[in-house]
Amino acid sequence: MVTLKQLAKELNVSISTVSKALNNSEEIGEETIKRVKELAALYNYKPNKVALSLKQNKTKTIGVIIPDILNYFLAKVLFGIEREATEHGYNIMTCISNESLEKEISSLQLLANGSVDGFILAVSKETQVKNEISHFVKTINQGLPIVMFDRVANDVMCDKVIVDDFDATYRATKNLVNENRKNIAFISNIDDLSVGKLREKGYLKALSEGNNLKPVVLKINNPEDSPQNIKAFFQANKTIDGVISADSSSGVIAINTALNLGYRVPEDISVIGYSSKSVSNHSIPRLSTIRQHAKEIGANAAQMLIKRLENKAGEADDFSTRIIKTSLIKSDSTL
Amino acid sequence: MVTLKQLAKELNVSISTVSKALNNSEEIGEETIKRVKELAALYNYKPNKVALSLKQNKTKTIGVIIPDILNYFLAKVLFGIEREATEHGYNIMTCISNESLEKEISSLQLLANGSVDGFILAVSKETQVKNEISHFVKTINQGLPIVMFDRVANDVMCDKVIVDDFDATYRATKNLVNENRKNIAFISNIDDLSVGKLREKGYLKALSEGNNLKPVVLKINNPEDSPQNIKAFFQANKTIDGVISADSSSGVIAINTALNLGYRVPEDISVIGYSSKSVSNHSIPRLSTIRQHAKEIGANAAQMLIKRLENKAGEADDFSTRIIKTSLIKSDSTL
DNA sequence: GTGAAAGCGCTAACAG
DNA sequence: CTGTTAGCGCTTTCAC
Repeated sequence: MVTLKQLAKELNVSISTVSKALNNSEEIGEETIKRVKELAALYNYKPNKVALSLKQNKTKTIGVIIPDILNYFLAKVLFGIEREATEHGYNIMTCISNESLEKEISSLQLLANGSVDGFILAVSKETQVKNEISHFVKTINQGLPIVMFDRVANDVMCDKVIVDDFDATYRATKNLVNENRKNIAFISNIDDLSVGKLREKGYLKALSEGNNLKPVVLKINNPEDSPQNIKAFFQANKTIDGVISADSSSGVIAINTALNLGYRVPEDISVIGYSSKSVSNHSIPRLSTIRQHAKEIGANAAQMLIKRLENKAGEADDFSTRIIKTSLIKSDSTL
Repeated sequence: MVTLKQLAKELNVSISTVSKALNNSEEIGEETIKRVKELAALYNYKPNKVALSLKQNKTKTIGVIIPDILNYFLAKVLFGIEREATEHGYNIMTCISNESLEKEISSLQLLANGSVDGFILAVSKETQVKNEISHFVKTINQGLPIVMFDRVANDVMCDKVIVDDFDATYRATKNLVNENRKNIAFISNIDDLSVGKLREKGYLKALSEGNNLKPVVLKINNPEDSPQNIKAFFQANKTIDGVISADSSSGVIAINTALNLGYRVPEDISVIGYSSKSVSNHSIPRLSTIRQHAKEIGANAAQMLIKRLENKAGEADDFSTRIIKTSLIKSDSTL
């Protein structure tokens, strides 16, 4: 990499002249500016990012901590973050916490040494189960703002972007109730997560408002066992005529299992899930889904963080929570 | 963040003493080392990463450019890269090229300003179609090594990690031939990619060795149309009794479509695809798959890059290509 | 055993 | 209009 020093030497001017010329300073003569810029272009000069970061005490880099990159929803949020960040001239450093509290802490510490200006993260499963928040608080006290999305720690004072999980599941369940379904089941492999619990609550609320509707709930511990668990569940509860799936795969698996057992979908069983568009293609009929607008969630999180980073004034504790509304997309697995 | 300067001041010693003490220098007295370390621990001192990078002229950061983060295979490779990098004390900066040449170039340039020590990437679709490689060569000439994985540019001299696409598809097809299938189809929505072409070649080779077997190929341009396209394809080719799918979703969609049309799987139609374990759960019977060991691919790529970065000597052009062998996992969609 | 000083690449206040 | 200087945080050589 060419440095200012080298350009200065070759041009027989001082380093600061070169620097100013490249930054279009008023102080420098037109002719000099031209000469400097030409040489810089020739050598493909680019200011050293590290030196700039050191000088200006900010890195224009965002640390992103994702619990699971193989989760389609989380990956899509990352996509949204990356795009928004790039648009604003920020890079992202990605760490994967693997749903582990320890990795989450170490990732936070690893990047809190000047590598990044702030964090965007979704809380790991273990962290939620243990209800641990001190590492977040510590990071914020060090002066590094955090924006949490989807799975948030309520007790941490920071900006947040969440989904209307409760309402969305409530409305989806209502939808099945209105189809006159009498035995609506709830299937989830994310019972440990805050969002999983919210979704279950939405389901329960809708049932409680129905006419003598009883909850039937299947909680799957290991997603790999979903097909077997769901099959056994259907066999043990033969009158199920509706399914709300809280995670990204149980919905299509429920449809395929129902078909396999000889039910007609949606005539005999109606299904709504939280899958993405592409996964909803994995069953015939296509799964009716609750779309979370993951990219928007990511974009909003990035916007909030960048705004905070660039507003020196806004250091106040005026933290806000944005709720990104889901959409219920009815395909062919509902009436 | 606490700095050496602040510690030095508080301890009434010089900055260099503090620095040496923290690095366990022989030069410093035991007593001093102890005092320094205690205060450092108290203030949770961490050396500023940016300053270190500037001083040592390396960032311990790897730039990763992924064409599509929503592709399960690519996301899994990223996972492998992240894990391996973290283990070796490296961070990763992730850019998503979105299959666009322009974004790929800008990502490369953006990070080639001292932000990263080297790159790991899979070539974007547009780049492969246009067969453009100058931006890679330029980056390498700037002194930033590149490791390519999966979709590689053959003409670029660099380390590579690839999958045995040709062989794997050849063997999978042979498998169906040995089941005595007479009309084996090939379905792909990745015809643009180098790996897509290799897979097709493997399929064609296996057929050519069979007894009067004729290729039947469906190329899908827009993955969103897969269900309709595959259905129409089956209806137009009623004697299909075997399917090789080159991408990550056509396999399960083919099974679901076949069932929907009244075929039995695997009795009437046998299917093998390139899906991941979780997607293979999206059909009953489960899809028999060719597993690519994405995490290993990522880990290998990271190892190769880090080795090159840390071997000052190995600047030679002794570039190597590692081939990660796939495994054929027979589930229930084959005999 | 400890400290002063230089330097990584850059910007900016201040001199000239 | 251009140059000198200091300093961001750190390591390291060289004096003391």
